[in-house]
Amino acid sequence: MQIYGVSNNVKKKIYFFLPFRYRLVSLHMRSSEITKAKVLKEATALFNTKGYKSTSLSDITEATGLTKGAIYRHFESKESLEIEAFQKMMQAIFVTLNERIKAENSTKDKLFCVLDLFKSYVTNPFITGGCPLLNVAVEVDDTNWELKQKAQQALSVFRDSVEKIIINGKTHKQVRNLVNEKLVATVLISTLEGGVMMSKLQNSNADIEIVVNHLKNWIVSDILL
Amino acid sequence: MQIYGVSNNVKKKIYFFLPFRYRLVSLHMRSSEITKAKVLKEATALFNTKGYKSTSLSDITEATGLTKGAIYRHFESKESLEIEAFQKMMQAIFVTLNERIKAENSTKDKLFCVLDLFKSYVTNPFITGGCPLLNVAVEVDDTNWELKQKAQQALSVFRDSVEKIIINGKTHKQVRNLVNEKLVATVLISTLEGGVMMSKLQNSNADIEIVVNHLKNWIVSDILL
DNA sequence: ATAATTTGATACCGATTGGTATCTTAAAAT
DNA sequence: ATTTTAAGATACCAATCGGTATCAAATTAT
Repeated sequence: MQIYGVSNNVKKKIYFFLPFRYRLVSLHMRSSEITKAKVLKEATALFNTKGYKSTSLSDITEATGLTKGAIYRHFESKESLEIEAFQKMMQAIFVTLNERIKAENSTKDKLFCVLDLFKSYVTNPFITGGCPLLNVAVEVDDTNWELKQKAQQALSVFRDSVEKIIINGKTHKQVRNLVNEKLVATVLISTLEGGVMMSKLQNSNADIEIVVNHLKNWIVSDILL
Repeated sequence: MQIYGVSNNVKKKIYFFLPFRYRLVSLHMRSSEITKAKVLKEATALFNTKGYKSTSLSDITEATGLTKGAIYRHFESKESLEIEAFQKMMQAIFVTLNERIKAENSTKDKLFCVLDLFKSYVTNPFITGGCPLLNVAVEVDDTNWELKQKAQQALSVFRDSVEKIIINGKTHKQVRNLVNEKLVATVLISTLEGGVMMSKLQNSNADIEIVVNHLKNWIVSDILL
């Protein structure tokens, strides 16, 4: 009856033949958690490419090989699945971005991490469909209140990250004192989001690369000491 | 049978009591043209706020007071209505933008027209829902091939307008010769679109104003002679 | 004024939407 | 190994989706 390959007798067989590191992943995860993760993964990709409203539950059942019954066991509604998927995407992005920022020492390299993240939306899409924040911000209206709220929060996190880099840069004498961190954050993010939009529309890396290069020059010549 | 108020006996009454200038509008327009214009107007507003896919035909019938039969008399499909509505919006925008650009003499003021247009998407929305190009660019994927194509063309028109201003500025010794017009166009448009996105998400004019001010400073200090 | 044509309302179509109740089966706890 | 619990497949639901055939009424042409 169960179609999903890891849930019945087949599971043990797979365990037996798979390398240890893969077994680890499955062993500490209960099978229901595997299912939920799979739904989130596929839904995430679909929402970010087709759009949230335009992705139907049958799109998700098709992509996961699961049935509606299985999905509604883990998510109380399509809306809550949308929200969880968006949150999961943004959290993953923020975690890796923070890691990269912390790994760099100079203000310049920290800021460049942010630029490279947006560039990677287009050039090296670890997530298909471009920037999840941009996609949600444009799709959402006042009828999707909760999702809009989450997008607002995500934008704040982005902005705060950039502002924090600038402020720290000032205390470490790497950023000019006259620089307005809020302005820098706003200009950086808006330019990058616009660049992602243009590149995605044109199916080309050209625009995001132009934009990132320009911002790097701007940072070096107008922001840094 | 006809509900739409200008189509039956009521029409004559309205004509009789309305000032001449309003009669003119109705007189040179056939009633079917009035209907089609009404559908386009309402559909335009709905598409640009709720999204194209998320706007149903019943949303449009509700907004217009017409029936599906009436709508499908003028548009062969919902998709073609989407395309016509988008084209109509963009054409209106380009016409007014060109008028304003032509009305200005200096390169600076011509460029500022572009900035003010994007600012007006948020601060003085002659069209509700933000920038139609941004909205379509983000919503559309490869399944909406024709609409995507139209959005690509619209972006090209925007880009060409800006580049033309820069090139003319060079010949009139108002723009530095080293300035790369393609870069300027790309950076301006991406920053403005991102600013519109951020302001719309935050329900605030702050971001677009920061962005426009910054771009004005950039133009004055780095682009113009 | 009459005839020809266009317009738009009505009533329908099959397909698909998000969502749910049920029941078997698989996993977890004992 | 057996019981208990939870997961997931099936089959359904009403509502809505885009789209169409039909026909009366309104507009246009004569």
